[in-house]
Amino acid sequence: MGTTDKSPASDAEAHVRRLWRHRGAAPPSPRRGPRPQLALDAVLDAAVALADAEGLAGVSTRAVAARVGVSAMGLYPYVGSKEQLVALMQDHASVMPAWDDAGPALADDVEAWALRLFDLHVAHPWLAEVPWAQASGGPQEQDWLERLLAVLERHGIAPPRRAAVVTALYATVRASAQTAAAYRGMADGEAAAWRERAAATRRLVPDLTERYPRSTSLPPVADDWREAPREGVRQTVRLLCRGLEADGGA
Amino acid sequence: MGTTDKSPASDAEAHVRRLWRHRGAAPPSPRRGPRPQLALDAVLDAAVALADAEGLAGVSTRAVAARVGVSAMGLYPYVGSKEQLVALMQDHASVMPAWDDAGPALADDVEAWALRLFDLHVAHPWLAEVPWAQASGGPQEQDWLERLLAVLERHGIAPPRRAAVVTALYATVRASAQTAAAYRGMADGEAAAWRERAAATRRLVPDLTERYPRSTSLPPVADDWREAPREGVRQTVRLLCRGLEADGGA
DNA sequence: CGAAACGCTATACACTGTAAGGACTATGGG
DNA sequence: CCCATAGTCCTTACAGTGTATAGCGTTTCG
Repeated sequence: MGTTDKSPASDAEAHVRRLWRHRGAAPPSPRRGPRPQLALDAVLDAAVALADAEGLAGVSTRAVAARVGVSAMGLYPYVGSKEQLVALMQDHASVMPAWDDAGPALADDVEAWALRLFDLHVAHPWLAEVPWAQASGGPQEQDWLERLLAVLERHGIAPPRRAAVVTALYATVRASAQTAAAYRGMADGEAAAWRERAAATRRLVPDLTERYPRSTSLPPVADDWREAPREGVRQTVRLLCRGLEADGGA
Repeated sequence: MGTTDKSPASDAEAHVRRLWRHRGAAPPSPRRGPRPQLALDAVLDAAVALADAEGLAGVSTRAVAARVGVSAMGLYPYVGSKEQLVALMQDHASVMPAWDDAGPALADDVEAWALRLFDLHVAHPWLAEVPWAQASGGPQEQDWLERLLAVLERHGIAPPRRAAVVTALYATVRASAQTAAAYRGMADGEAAAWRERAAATRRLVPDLTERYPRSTSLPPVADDWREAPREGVRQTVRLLCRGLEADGGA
């Protein structure tokens, strides 16, 4: 019987082997047939570069195939499918840098983690485009999570209280990174369209400022707007940590 | 000269008119040509029902056109474009329910807001699929924001401290709703694929539990997992509010 | 040395959003 | 009143997507 069937089981297994190929899992393809003319890391480099430049929408199988000098279908032995490709891209782009913490204050350690994750998402804005639910499940993602859990543990946060903090932190970092990316793209015509809509709304809805006094009078993007999302992450971290320290263990 | 050009300005204007059609903005199309055989609200009802059933990916122009008994292109006079269609859908599905707050505790009022927004996102899981940055800009969205800001104001949270809380709350609610939706879809074959991947990872990466002791020993989804995301939202709200009350005004 | 498994290409299919052009219809200005 | 105009709605068509399939050529195993 053929050992290379396309059963969902072996498909999932091949994907996991590729994901964890640098952490002790052997990549698939038991030596047979012609030598692969590409390396998976090269493919992912190309795909990530493409996503950095044009967003996730610019990553089509044909586009990255062309970039590595291969026809569209030639990619499939390397990445399995489009969905698995973006999972591999996520992991490939999510390498966790090294830094010291073990400081006395919880807030400082959490802030260090959060700001580094934020910077990663700003460097690769498409990371926040891929839905929260379908995380890659790869090693780098696991590194980040484990690191945060270690910080919480070291500062004596009880296990049942950790989940909420983890969710809040990931969610806030991702959302802030997305607005930062939106700010960054404000030079394009995209900004003009946005301003156009805002102006039209004010023009066409007469009682807008009376009906929404608070939301329409929000600071209309101050001078330091480029740094605002990053600063927002810092504030949220401090808020959360202050909340954690406010009660002993409820 | 023709007044109905496709200039970006009038395109944006038509879109805003449609978005705010129930709040004093006149919808486009000054009486000319044959009477429209559809109502925009009917179109949006169909589109929202489709998204509820099959997710945002199931919403194609042809699919919703077929559902309202019209050819694919027949939709365009009503919705403008696909992007504008999903903006209209967002707003159409985001009607804010009525409830009383004005309680003495900040946490209770914020929790009421957050849980209602959470329930909305659980009822329409695709709401969390549409990227954070491209909010609809519609009236219902504005309602939600204004309401939260009113709560914060009434409890004396200073304006510069509001932005971070707002971001954290929206982000957490959306993320929690997405995991809730993922749990909900756990009966399908999607769950089997997920379990398959997890099993493969444990099998193929030998030192997984030693390398990631904390993240691999997380509670493997307890009995009350259906309610876990909602409970997580409540915990996060209390955490944030405790943090807000812990300092007078830093 | 076959033969089976693989890398890679080319072709093809179903599906997407929407541009283009035509048939028909109600309305505004003359 | 009449007709140009601005609408709705149709069919057709195009560029682009992910990927199934078939074939060719190459490498390694039995």
